[in-house]
Parts: sequence; structure tokens; C-alpha cells
Amino acid sequence: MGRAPCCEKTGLKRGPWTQEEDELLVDYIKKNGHGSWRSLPKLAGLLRCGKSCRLRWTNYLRPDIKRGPFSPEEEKLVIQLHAILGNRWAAIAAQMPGRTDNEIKNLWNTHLRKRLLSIGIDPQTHELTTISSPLGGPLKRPPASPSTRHMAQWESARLEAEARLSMEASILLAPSTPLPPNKKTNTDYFLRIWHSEVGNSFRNINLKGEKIACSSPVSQASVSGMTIEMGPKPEPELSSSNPEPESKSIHLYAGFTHSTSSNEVEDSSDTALQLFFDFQGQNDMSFLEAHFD
DNA sequence: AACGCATCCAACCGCCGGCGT
DNA sequence: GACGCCGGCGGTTGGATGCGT
Repeated sequence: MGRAPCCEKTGLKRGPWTQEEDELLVDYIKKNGHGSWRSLPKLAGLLRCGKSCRLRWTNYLRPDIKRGPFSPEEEKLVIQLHAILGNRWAAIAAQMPGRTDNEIKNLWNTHLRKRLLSIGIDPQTHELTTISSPLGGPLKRPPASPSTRHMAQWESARLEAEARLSMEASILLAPSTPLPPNKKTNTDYFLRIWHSEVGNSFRNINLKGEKIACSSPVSQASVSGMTIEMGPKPEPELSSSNPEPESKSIHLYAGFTHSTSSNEVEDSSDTALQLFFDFQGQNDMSFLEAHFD
């Protein structure tokens, strides 16, 4: 037996919304909140499926939606977030206030994907597919290591958890939409895991699966006035010896090895690492500043 | 002006996970 | 544990629009 449709298909209007329908939906939600989407159309006097109403509201009518074209900064942010989160448009949208997942998805599929392809970057892996060598032949870039992918997964989960946390905080602060007292989300679990021994183990394991020696040197790089510090997490007394202002520094400790002899970062082709070096301006870092303190 | 093709994007579809019973 | 309901998500579609010939 198949699953019942989300709503009665017969007699319901489909296709583009009229201004009159929009007004009905906005008026109803402003007065009553959306409540149950399933019952909303009938209560609001709309001949639409509840799902259609929810989509129209979340993707178009919500008052906090920033309409208009994406700025170059926003496009860059989408690319950077996509490198971390993949096709998780809702998670990406959570990092970009005023933009919907549908908008970002459309932007990606119509503009950014093609743009990356045109410059030889695989839009799924964010790695160079083929680049020209100085001798004229094509060069193939090695794929990111499993460890870095693992790191990206952890970071992805953490970003999402913190996005949810901030969203919940804003909901709690809004008197009109209080959070039910018994409402519990995955946020606590994500953050707990990240700060637990499991998270610590992950952070302390290098790319070869070995523990990083704490005496390993720390590498620093500056990008547009930002200090990016890479390497094993220093002991508290060591970190205090470098009084870099918190707002101006980023620390990358997770699963990272450093090579002093060649002055090259091991596994430098890794997508996640490349991502951090690709930042061009401090404004672009703003979304990460809170996460990498 | 007419036609064909390409592009854009709002809307739809199907699946999945959370939750209550 | 099984089941159904519901909301959310990502992939896809198709009508509208723009552009070149």
C-alpha cells in the first residue's frame, strides 16, 4: 500500500501564486502564525496544498528574505560553504541570513557550478580537474585525503549545530514564538560530541592516524591581516605566549600535520585547507571567526 | 517580425527523519 | 516495534524570459 498523498490533489490550485493568494497567506500567518501547514489552506481560505503554502512562505513571502541578486561576496561565501557542506542547501542557507535554500540551490545550479567548471574546478569536490602544466600537458590533481573529508564532515556537523543553536537562541529571545519547554534538538548532542573525548581524539589524530606530538612547530600565515595558525593544539601556556588578538586569528588544529623540512604543508591539496587559504578578504572570514575561536 | 535555443527560477515531487500513538 | 502524520530537504521540472539569427 502506497503512502497517502500529502493533500487532496483534486480541486486544489497549482502553479504560480497570484497576488491575492499571497496576501491571503501573509495576512493569515501574520495574524495566526502558520500553525499546522496541513490545515492552514482551509483556514486561510486558500485552494492550495499545505505544502505549497509552506514553500511559498519560506521561499518567497517570509518578511526576512533578502531579495535581489547575490553580491560577489555572497557568491564567494556560497562556494566556500559548499566546499564544506556539499549540497546541503538548508545548512548553507542557515549561514546566510535572508537567503533561502531554494535561492542558493538555483544560484549554484545556474551560475556557480558552471563558473567553477569553466575554470577547471570540479563543483562537487572543489578540486582542480585538469590544469595546464608549464610544459603544456594536463596535470591531474590528487583527491583530498579521507582524513580531510572526515574533518570536513565534523566541521559540517559543527557548523550546522551552531547555526541551529543560534537560531534557537533567536527563537527563545522572540516573545511571540516561544520554544516549547520540552523541545530538545540534536544541537546539544552535536556540541557534546564535538567537545567530548571522541572529538578530542579526532582533533588529535593526524592524517596518518598517529597522535601529533605537541612539540611540533606551529605554522602561521597571514591573509588580509588575519593570522591563520596551523598545527597541533598548543598547551595553554604556549598559546598565551603569542598574544594575537582573538578577533584577528584563526586556529586550525584538527587532523593536521606540518612539515618543517620542505616548508610545505603535508597533503596540501586537501580541499578543506585550500578553502581556508582561498579567502581574499577579512569580510569573507566573518562567518568563520565565530567558529574557529 | 518570427523562430529557435539558452537561461532563469518559482514551484513541484518524492524521500526521509522526527514525533506521537 | 509498527504505523501514520507532518515538516523539511534536495532534486527536478516547466513556464517565462532573454538573446541571437
